[in-house]
Amino acid sequence: MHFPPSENEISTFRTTLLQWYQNTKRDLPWRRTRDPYAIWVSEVMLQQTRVDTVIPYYEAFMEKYPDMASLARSEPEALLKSWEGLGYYKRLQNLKKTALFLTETNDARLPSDFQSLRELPGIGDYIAAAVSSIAFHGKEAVVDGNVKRVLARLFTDPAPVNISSSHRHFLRHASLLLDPEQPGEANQALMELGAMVCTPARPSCDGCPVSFSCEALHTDNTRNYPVRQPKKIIPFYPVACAVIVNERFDILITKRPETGMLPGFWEFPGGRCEGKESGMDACIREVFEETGLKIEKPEKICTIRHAYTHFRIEMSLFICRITEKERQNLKPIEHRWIPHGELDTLAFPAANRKCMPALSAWFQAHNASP
DNA sequence: GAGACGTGGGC
DNA sequence: TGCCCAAGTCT
Repeated sequence: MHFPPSENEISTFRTTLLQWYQNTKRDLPWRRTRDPYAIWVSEVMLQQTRVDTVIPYYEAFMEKYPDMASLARSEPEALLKSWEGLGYYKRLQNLKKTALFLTETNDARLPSDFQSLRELPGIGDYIAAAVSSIAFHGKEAVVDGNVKRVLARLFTDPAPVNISSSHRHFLRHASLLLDPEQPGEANQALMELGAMVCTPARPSCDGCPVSFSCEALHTDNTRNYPVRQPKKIIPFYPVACAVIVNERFDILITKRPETGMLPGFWEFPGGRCEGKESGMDACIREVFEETGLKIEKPEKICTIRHAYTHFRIEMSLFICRITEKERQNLKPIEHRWIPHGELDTLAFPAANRKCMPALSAWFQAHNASP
């Protein structure tokens, strides 16, 4: 399809895509409801997150927080635990913030129009368009990663899909193709096509319902679209953390601030190695800086690698015993001493979770009761 | 507008 | 193993 497509091309495309979607769409939990709240929750979870990852979180979340009011009165620790492992935790804070605001001001209901939705915390162009079109028949086109990839191939569009300045460009194209009679279905159809057929690597063009419209396929060019701007290399940091254990084999955990990365998570104290500092030295220094405790003879029990969005780490975990006397030096920080058997009841970052097997093994080897 | 912000699956 | 990436939003 060349841009701009003719009225005929648009009409045929809409009809064909919609029919394909109605016949082949996946049976996903959030497609079994018309509840705007449920659709909103699903869209927030689906940001930058795969459908297969989201499904179990969504099911459990809707069980525990079935409506706006239950979310608004949620306990912070339980709420965070329900999101543990999903990532991008600011979106959870915004979800609750919006639930509280709407409970106060709008009888715990989402507004139905794009503009009102767009002004709420955590709701950007994509979610405002998705919720308004799917739950309220609003006529705004969604533009997500799937849609940009499909459009880039349909029109052999050179606009890089991973830079913000391309967004308005793709939005114009998506709006042109959106079927105004069934905007919610049309939006989901285009995303479903991207997710199931027009995939990033090895798209299934043989099974594509709209291959007749695809300029990239016609020019044997699908592998060259979408165009992406090369991404920058991300830094690598060695990190050391400490599992500090008392005589009863309880573990000292500290809480991260509610702002910044991994807000509100529990963690094992520690931090980055400075310069050419060894893991053990960094462990001792970081623990002292964060907690005021002087630890001795930290024993390394595992090393794991983890990739965050904008840096990677290699984390070494050290175990060390601490005397009752030294424990008096603990700074007034938010902390807990917990039995190692209770680690699963609290929210920890994935990097810490990766160390849990080695930790369990250590406790078992030392005959510690859970 | 570029960078911050997580994670796990696929290849 | 390491890199790519997935239903984005905020600053």
